[in-house]
Amino acid sequence: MKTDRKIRVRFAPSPTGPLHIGGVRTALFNYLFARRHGGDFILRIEDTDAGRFVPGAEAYIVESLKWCGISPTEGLSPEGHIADTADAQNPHAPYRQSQRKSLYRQYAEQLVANGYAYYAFDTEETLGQLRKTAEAGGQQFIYNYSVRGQLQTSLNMPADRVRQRLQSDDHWVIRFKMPENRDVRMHDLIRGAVTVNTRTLDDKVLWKRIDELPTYHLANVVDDRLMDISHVIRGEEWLPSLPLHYLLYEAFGWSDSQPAFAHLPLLLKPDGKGKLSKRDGDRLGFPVFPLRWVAPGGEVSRGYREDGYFPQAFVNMLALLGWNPGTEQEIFTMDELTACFRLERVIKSGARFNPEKAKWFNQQYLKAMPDEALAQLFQPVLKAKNITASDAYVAAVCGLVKERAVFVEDFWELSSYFFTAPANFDEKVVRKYWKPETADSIRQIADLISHTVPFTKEKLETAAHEWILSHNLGMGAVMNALRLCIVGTSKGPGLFDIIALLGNEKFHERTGYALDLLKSVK
RNA sequence: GGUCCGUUCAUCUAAGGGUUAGGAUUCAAGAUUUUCAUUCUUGCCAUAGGGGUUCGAAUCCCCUACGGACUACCA
Repeated sequence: MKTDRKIRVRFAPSPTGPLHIGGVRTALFNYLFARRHGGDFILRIEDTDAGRFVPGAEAYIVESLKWCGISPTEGLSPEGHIADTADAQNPHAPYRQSQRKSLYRQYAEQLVANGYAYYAFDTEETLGQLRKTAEAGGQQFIYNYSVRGQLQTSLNMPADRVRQRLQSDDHWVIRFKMPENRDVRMHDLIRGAVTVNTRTLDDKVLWKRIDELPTYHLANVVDDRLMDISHVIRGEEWLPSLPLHYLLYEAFGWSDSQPAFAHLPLLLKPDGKGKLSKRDGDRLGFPVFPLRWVAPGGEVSRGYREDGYFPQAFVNMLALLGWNPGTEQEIFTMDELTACFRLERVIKSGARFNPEKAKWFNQQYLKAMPDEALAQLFQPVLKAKNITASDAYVAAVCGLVKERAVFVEDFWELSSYFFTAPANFDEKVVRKYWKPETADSIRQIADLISHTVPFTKEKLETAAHEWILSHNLGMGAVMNALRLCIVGTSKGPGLFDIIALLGNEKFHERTGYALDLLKSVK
């Protein structure tokens, strides 16, 4: 392989449903690799299976990448749709394989002409039957050198008969003629040398007459060649078909420009066995999709975006699943990820997905976010509750409670008392801190606080502390009781932060109300 | 079943023949604080098993076990 080749990678999902987080990670690694090497990152839609096409899936893929900040350099029109007309930005359009349909047949037939592939006329019923009888006998049916001689193929038919069948029949396919016994030596950027003998491989279908569409293998190799892809970075599930792809490049005579391959480890279930699936999310209560997805049948799957994750946190979490920079840094911006991403540092083994760590990442990002930015996110929540407050006030509230939150959605529960006075008081706290003599102390200290000028945190704090000390009262007892009056419970930020922000008037109202309500408590 | 890939604390991972096997998450304890949280400190916890090679192995080789992927006219 030439070393001076321009780096060009592609993310090539199939629009058969919502992109799941494993797919997002594959896209991310491709994107990081391309950016790090100043290369191109191409988005290509592999919709060669008309039967599995799901409406909306393509738009979902595009929107997911956009949300994550993973932007293709090629394959999207300026309006953000899959590019279907060529221009300077998208010279290889269209990028949807269904629209490249007419391209593939000639390549498949070239292979037939050169003896690397052949026409097969077996019906699906025949094959199903063959498979069934083989399995009944405890054998695995495998369509390769061992059976192709007995089947209806162009390999064992006179040429004019083949021509006739090609004309009259519209159910034939073109199959790759897998060599009988050859060690295919391959190289994977993550796993190193891999060798497979072709004996165990089958004669894969490359092209189908019925819908005139290629299968994945042909379309993939042809398009990667036509789009001048330098590195194929994809999931580990593709490793078993790597020998076929090597052989295909060889058969086309393209070995010299064959891309390098890297197979990424899979994402596994948080518990139990197997790879991460949609069901795990439902069962364990976390999203497996970046965005909310409503299936055509109406079934709803939750998404990271709708669950309140920041895209940066989500991407950061994903990046560290199966890769690490070798340092102890864990929080990365996209630019930092780009700067230190190395394919060689991708882990070989599957990574169990940990929803707890995902939350931790979000918390880190939330804590680091400026109060003003958080206020902008919190304001809509307040508006929905018919609460009007200034940006400055909301920002101050966010600043006080953000260390306790994982999501913006947590803010209301943590800070409601900044906006509405507590109507009732936490009984456990009342029992613990409201003693017969408490009301008297509260009345006095509330009076002192109300008359403190200026009404700032520092001033209030020193005044209150001095008063408590000089009256020989327990700091905990008075403070917690006072907090109870203002907040309604015993949790929250520094009490004088709260009081100062609330202001004298509200402070006065709340202590008055509390003293009135709690006067009967003994 | 067959083929291929993999295996370090519960989880994500570091240590490319020489370290008391390091960090992070979770969990537990303590300190701080008026409370909760944060923060800080500490603790618990791992090289799957067995053989080699070597002065020396988590690291190289072999076997076993376990896990995963693939085994469609799906991708």
